[in-house]
Amino acid sequence: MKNTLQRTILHMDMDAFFASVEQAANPGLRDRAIAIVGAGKRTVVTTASYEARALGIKTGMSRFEATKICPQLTFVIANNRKYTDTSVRIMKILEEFSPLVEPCSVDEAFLDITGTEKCLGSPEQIGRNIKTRIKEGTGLTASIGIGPNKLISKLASDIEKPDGLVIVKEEDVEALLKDLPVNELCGIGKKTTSALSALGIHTCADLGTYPIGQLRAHFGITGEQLSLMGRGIDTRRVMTTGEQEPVKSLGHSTTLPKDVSNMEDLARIILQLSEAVGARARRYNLNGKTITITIRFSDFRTITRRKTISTPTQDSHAISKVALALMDAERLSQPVRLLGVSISSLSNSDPDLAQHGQGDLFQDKESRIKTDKRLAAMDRVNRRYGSATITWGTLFKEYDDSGVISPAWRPSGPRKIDVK
DNA sequence: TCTGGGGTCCTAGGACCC
DNA sequence: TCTGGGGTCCTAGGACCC
Repeated sequence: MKNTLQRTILHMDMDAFFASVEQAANPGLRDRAIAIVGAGKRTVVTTASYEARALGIKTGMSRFEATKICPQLTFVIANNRKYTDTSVRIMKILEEFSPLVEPCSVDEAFLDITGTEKCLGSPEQIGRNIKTRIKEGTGLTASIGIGPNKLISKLASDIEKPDGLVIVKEEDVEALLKDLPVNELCGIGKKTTSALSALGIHTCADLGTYPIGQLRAHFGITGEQLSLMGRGIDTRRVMTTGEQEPVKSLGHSTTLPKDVSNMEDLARIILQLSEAVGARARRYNLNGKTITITIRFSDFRTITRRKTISTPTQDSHAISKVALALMDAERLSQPVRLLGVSISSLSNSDPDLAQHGQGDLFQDKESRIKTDKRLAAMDRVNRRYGSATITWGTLFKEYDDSGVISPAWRPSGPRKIDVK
């Protein structure tokens, strides 16, 4: 039935990407337990090599915790440029195999390879060829899953990791899902897993056969989605960068080297974050109507405060003005651990520019504007909090992007965040 | 001397309008 | 002479992903 809708989707997932890049570049790190971390003090493991994983090191662990578990662990400070350059090369390789490539993070992509048999061979052959080309081009291994949709191909790429190649045919989906724990599905996390568990739902088969009305009663719209997932149904298309929905929000946040109570210091950070957000908005010609600040306190309690303004803006000064007002309105009863500024309800006057990241061409003009805005922002905060609060020396010192690049980085478009 | 940073989507309540 | 009610915008928080 519905043969015309039958598709073949391939999911490519690099193995321990950041760690593997480092090991490939530095033979001294090969076969060793290494963890990629940021340069700052309060950093976490972004990627652990397979050797480190075998010793219990996991993504998200603090450096402190990782050292406790594994004193011999080698920490490598992230070299973002290396990872993004490698990512771009990998995505180019994928484009040799299908025009329909959807990069979904710095090290993952979906390919629609439907109907490629005639020129490129069977799905299995394509999978092998992609792995070979990536290995030749970068020295790295990738795991590949192939299935009738995104959900199943993503699942499949995880089955034989690292260096895996797993093909799941439509007729094998049911058997694959039968005893599979629900948390293996992309989109079902910790909370949903325990909520499902409370209903006696543990496997995908449990989920797929559970009365949909009851799922809807418990989870709302998500309940219907969950039911489909339990049955391995997923109708999402593979969308190239150009076809993707425009970006919906854009922001920066930073965990401070140590908790801060001083309002002048916090104001300075807000300014720096606002400038970073404004600069990126201008580069991609996006204007935001809603400005949100995030404050995480020393006890990890996190609040957001937002304000919608009448005229969408990409002006750092305008963004910082609203952000500072939002922060001022809060009674900060505890020291602050993290600050963030973001804009949303985005609009843009030139869709082509925003979509395809051609704003990079305007860098010269950009830096001129940047200087003006910096001056204006400095003036403003100095007026507000007393003169000499901010000087050229102090502005842009604390917020220096010393962290690890977000895995959500994209090769093009507004999510392409500058790296050094 | 615990616990990053970039996002998306959903929910729920209140204001406001007709 | 208690409780209309749908639609839209706004705010805050939380789950989840890489």
